[in-house]
Amino acid sequence: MPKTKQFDETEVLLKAKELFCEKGYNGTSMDDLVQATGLSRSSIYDTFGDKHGLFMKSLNYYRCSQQGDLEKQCTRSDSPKKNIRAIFDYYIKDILADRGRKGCLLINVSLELSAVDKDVTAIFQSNMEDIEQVLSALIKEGQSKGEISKKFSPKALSRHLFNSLAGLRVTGMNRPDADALREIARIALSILDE
Amino acid sequence: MPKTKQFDETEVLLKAKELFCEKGYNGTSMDDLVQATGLSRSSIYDTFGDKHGLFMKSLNYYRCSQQGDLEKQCTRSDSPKKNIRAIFDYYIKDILADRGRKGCLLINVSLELSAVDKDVTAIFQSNMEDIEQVLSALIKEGQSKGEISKKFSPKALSRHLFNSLAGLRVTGMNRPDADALREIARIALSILDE
DNA sequence: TTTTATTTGGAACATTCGTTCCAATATGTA
DNA sequence: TACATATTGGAACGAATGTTCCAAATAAAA
Repeated sequence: MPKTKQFDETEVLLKAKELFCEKGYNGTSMDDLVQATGLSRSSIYDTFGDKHGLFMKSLNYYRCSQQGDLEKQCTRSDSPKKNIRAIFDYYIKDILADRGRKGCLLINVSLELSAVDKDVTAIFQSNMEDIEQVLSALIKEGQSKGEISKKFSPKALSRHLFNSLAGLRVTGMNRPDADALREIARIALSILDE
Repeated sequence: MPKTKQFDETEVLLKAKELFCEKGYNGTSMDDLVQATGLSRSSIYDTFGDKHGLFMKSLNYYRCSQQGDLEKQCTRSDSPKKNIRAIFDYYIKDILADRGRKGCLLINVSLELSAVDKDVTAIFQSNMEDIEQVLSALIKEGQSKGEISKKFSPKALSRHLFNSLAGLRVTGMNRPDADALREIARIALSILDE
């Protein structure tokens, strides 16, 4: 009996994510969102509740797709170390492809809002832990295979690698220089050798 | 003849910096600034032009004081390597002292505005270059003294270290765990050892 | 004390903000 | 085709935004 939704919710979340990424949460107006998504205020409010609801949903969507992309890099090779390198390559590729300098939504809004929005902080933290977990598993495997140095614990190394990835976002957004980013990654990863 | 200014411009810039840091550029209203600084709209507009003018001035002020703090750490010891460690210790202390999770104004607003405000990007870039320069000089000196490995160039190492510092801000704001941050620093700095 | 230049407080401005509301529209079923 | 139901577009809301303006207050110089 009912009229069905005329739009794809996922597409809307993607558009919203791009806007929030480019202009920040407070810099993005409901009018921007209406224009970019092409649908009306009513539809947005009816579907997502309010601006913050739409924001959180697009943030969660982004987080999941990022996590998916990450895990895809873990199966590229039998070598854990090569897979870690693949993760770094993927991130750098992503940063360099971002010509509009929009950056990573998770990092952007975590810095914009961490003092005032605990929901955002919580999502960032769990995302950070997930990534560190993935890295830690790869490191543990690499250490037992003997291709990664046992000088530091998997946990410590995974934290260092996540830290480097986060740094690359910040650095890369402000200086999108392929050679510089690759060299930073090479040095950060050289810890795994020996 | 004229009535003299009734307030200290530096104090106002400091207050403004704290607000912009906590709530971001777009999240900070002129009303917030009026309340926090205690002076009137007229005085602010007369002294700084407009919101963006006040913002840029407080950003520049912050950048200079940060640069000063950094250089102070470079003279603590005769050992370049120890001075680099001092820089990292200083940064981590700063991050842990930041209970309100306000973060670093330069990083925060560079991520919030880099897609829309080229002035901010320019300041961040020159700040990044300055810091890398300081680090590079210390590394070069350390290498010639034989206390820092020559495996990587000073430029590459300085970029890696800056990248780690930037990462620490992001990581530390979301997980202000002293042990975790210190261990990340220890690993990032272990590159300098043979 | 008087003069003079400047700052100051607060009212007022037009815009934009997020949100609400309702009539009109459009769809799947009977 | 006609009914029932959910979506849709757009007007409208009050509150908050950045900014302007001017009269009143103030401090240094005469």
